[in-house]
Amino acid sequence: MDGMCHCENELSEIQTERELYELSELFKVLGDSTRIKIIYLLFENEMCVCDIADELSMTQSAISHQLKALKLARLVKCRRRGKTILYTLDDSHVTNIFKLGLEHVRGICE
Amino acid sequence: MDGMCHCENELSEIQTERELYELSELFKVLGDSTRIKIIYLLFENEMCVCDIADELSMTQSAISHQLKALKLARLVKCRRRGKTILYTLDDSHVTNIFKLGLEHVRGICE
DNA sequence: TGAACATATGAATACATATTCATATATAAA
DNA sequence: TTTATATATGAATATGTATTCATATGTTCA
Repeated sequence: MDGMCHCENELSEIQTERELYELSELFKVLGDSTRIKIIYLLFENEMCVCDIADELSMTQSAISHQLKALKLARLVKCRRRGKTILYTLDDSHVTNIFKLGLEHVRGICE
Repeated sequence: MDGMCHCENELSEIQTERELYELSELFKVLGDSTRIKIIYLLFENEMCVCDIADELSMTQSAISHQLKALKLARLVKCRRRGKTILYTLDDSHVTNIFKLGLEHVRGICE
């Protein structure tokens, strides 16, 4: 064992329609440019809502709504520090899915 | 070299906003339960439009529209055989992204 | 307690999109 | 060529959703 994740999900193991539905819901959350930008920002830093809003030149409310969607999908998590709430990525899947998506978009590794 | 893909996409390499936008567009295409079901069917077989429609109990037109979206995103490709047109998955990224998404949905490998 | 600041949230609106319907295109067989 | 079959497609509709606006909640500090 080397500490890395070695889950082997065979696609044949998929049983339920529900599982496919939840998969599509996950990608739906990733399928918005504002949320993708937020995730990208969080790769680099733990950030509070207003800093994300500033960085993306969007309102605090819009960002807060999107963070809620990301949190519901367990893509980000948050902790309070005083008045501000700091957001980070939730787990490593986010990074890996993001990277694989990039490979596809860039059309490399065919 | 062992024939596997070893692309190392460092996230810091992302330069353009355009790249992030295209990434979100990719996930948007994956973020629909009909299209996810189509992709799932294509893991197992090369299939024609009407068979996919039958399998999902949907109209030929609806499936054709969704296949067009999948094709535009280079997630599926097709070839003609007589009157029918057979669809398959385009590249291996689809499988890997799908698997990683499943891991996340299942909440394992944390 | 009250003021200031940070974030969350419900409702409304504006925009995007999945499906349907009708029809066009393309191939094969008679 | 005509008919039958398979797929694609444009327009319309119905549904979903991102953002905005107004406001509520929660925290800190005076």
